[in-house]
Amino acid sequence: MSGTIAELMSAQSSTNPDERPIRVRMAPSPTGPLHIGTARTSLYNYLFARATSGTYVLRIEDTDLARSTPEFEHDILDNLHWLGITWDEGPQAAGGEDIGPFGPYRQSLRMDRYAREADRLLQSAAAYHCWCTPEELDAVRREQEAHREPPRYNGRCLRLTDADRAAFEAEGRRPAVRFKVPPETIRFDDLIRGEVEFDNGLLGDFVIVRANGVPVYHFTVVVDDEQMEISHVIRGEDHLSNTPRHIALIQALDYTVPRFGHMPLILNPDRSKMSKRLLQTAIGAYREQGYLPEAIVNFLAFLGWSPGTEEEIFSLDELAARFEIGEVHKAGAVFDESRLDHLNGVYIRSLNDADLALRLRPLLAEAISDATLAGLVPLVRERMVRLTDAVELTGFLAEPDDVVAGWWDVDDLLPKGRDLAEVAGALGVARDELAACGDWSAEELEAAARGAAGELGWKPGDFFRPLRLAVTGKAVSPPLFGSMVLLGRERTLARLDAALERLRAAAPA
RNA sequence: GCCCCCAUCGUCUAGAGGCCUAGGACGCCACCCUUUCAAGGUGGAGAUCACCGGUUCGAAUCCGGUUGGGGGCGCCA
Repeated sequence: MSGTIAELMSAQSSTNPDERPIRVRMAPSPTGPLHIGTARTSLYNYLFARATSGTYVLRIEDTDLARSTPEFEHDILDNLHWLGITWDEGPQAAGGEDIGPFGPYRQSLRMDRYAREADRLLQSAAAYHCWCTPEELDAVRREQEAHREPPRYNGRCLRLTDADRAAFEAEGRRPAVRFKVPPETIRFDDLIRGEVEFDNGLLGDFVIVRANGVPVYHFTVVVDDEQMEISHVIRGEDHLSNTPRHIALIQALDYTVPRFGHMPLILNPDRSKMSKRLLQTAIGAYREQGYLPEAIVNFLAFLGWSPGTEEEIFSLDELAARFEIGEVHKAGAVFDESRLDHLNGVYIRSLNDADLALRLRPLLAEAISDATLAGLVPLVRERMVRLTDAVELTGFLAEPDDVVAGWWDVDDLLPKGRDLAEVAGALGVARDELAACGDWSAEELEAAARGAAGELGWKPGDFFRPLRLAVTGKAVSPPLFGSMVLLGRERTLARLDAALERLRAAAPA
């Protein structure tokens, strides 16, 4: 049954057409900070590269000179590193040197290549000069829309005479270069979507080099992917419809067609394409708010992929070991912030004391010493969704006594059914019992407070309420006695005394 | 308007013809634990698998259509 073997071989070769080594790339554009969507595309490419022992290339797509900035480039590379995503070729740091044999990895430094390849197309008449102005194109487009026709280039400059061309040149117009799209059916086998078919006869000829000489994205990707020997192009679904024009370009240039894989989009809660309007999209913003890179990676990985089991906590390494491009979903996935929050909490709780202290340190006031921080960690760990939650939780330690006292009102001290005098009495007893403790430890303080509550016939919860307010300034706080230990004997008693004074002043004589 | 893609609880998902009276997780509700809040534990509500037709002894799973949603149609990337 040689047919079976032949089928098997053709199936394999369709996965990896010419046995080229696997090389993937991410190609961010430094026209904004690292976006959630770019981060996920980068992650999937990274996972694919690691799962297949391929090479991962980073290329900076900075042909939009006006909007690209070094700051954005820095944000992108820095946050990618922060997420734990590394690459084998390309600039390792913003403005830093490239690594790898296919450089430069920055499109602004590759202009001569684009010009050369555009000339080849011009020479073979696969492309032509176009003198239409943006205004003229706009007018045509509006006309087409009015007639309910698909908006596409009308091919005017394809039919120009030499005299026309000379006239435009005489006017001082500079031509753009337009690719003449062959009217063919383009078919390809998408890694994620399977067979996809487009009719390029429906496409208008598109610009590949602007009148100012700067090449356009559709052209630069194709040239760069060929010259960097990219074997698999994994990108967002928004590029699916662009793929047939890329393939047409690849064929006209006599390049090798890579395998394509189009990932589902990340969606707003209303299921439209993720946007800054409805969602926070900058990775840096999540970082600043105290999301852990581990949680973001885990969350992003599951937005459009699942290992097929019920496990859901995975490190980057574990993801790389499990990842399978064919398992990636086709449907878009809504970005659910409450799920990210949950995962972040899980990761925070999994951190050991030293690690959590290290991550909290830069967020907390200097008034909180390293020793205090060490004691704080076990008290706050289970109470945080984001690292920045620790700021609120530890405010009672960072702020001076009078500020903390300003956080509450005398009325807040009263548990249900107790009046001012009762509370003043109870607080007084508690203060004295605590002061009498020989050892200022959470265990001893708790025993003393519970003893006092019992003797007075108070429920512990009610009894602790005014204490908590007086010491931490809030009705909700980390565990009370641990908090007292960290505050220290002196400051705790001072706050209790101050509270007593306020109570007595407010109580009717 | 044209082209393309998609469709399981509110959300992320499991499911590749019988194991599904559709499983897990987030969120929500209740209870337990408890010094507050969390965390943790237990339980609950929540999906006629978009709809309609096929194929089949049998369909969430295969096929066709419909509807709905999304993406693309730039001298943006």
